[in-house]
Amino acid sequence: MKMSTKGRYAVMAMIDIATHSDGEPVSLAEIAERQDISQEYLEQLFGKLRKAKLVESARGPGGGYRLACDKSMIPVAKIIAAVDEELQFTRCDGDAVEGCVKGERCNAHDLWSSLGRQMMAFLSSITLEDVVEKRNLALAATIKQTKDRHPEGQPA
Amino acid sequence: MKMSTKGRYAVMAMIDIATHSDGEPVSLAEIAERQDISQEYLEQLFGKLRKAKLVESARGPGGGYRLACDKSMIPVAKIIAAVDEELQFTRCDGDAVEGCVKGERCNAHDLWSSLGRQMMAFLSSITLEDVVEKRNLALAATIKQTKDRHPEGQPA
DNA sequence: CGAATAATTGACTCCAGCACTCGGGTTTTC
DNA sequence: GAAAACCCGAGTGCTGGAGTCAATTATTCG
Repeated sequence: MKMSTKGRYAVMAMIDIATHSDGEPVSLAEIAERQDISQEYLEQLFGKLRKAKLVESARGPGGGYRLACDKSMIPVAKIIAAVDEELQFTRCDGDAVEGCVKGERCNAHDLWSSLGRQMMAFLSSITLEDVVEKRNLALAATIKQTKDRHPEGQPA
Repeated sequence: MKMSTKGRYAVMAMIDIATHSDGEPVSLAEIAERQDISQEYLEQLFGKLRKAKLVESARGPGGGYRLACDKSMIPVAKIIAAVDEELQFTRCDGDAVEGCVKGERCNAHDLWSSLGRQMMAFLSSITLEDVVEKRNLALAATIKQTKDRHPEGQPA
């Protein structure tokens, strides 16, 4: 269970822009330097970010990228979705039953589907601004816990 | 962002056992048949599940596996952790700063870390019993939403 | 104008790790 | 002692992620 670097890098780059935006566009070279990501790789990612209308480009000297809208309007989920092929974990996610067993819904279907919704809700609730300001991140473990089962027993 | 089949299969198999347990151990052949997973692959997974003390084995004819403790005591998180190399998404997860930029905490560190905790909280709060009984899965999107920002605008 | 700067595009390579298979064991029951 | 199961370590194919490269177009500035 892991996230691709594409998603990670894209978010880092967007944060970078949001942080260093003083009206002027930010060039990929700057971002590459600050975030320690190869510029060529960034080019790939920003192609997608632009198509997703999350950034606007300005060519020529002094050019670069700037956010297409205010950072408070950009949920992290959109950044990741723009860049990452599949945000879903399992084929069980949507309505599709293809990934399931023998054409039927597998016994864990609801679990995965629920997990997917859970994550989407989280990533959608957090905007770029939140991350920059480091707000709303702490509320994390606020899910209604179902109680204190599984008492952390048996050590290896 | 995706989960490996290892984790998925392991959960499916555990559900299978929990569902068909009438005291007698359940053989891998049965599980393989019902869940449509190759028996050889299952053997691999159950090796790990056994080491993690989640199942007990019985050898010889009539043998198989049974849950090491009651299904209400087994959170899904443990099953996945037992079988999956890395449950973490990013190297930013724990305290380690290795994955971050130039030896410092990257600008998105708190985000990933928070996301990780979020998921762990979810998967830890749901037991095998819950999944079998299809309980507590619906409560998913119960995180405190930070409000109704990002108004779903711009269509592709 | 022309040179420098930067985005834009697309094709291409490399390789780790996943998903599985295979072939042998060993233990237990009947 | 034969069959039914678990047990275990190697080995394999290949997809997709991660990153590179080269060539092009657009823009600005002197």
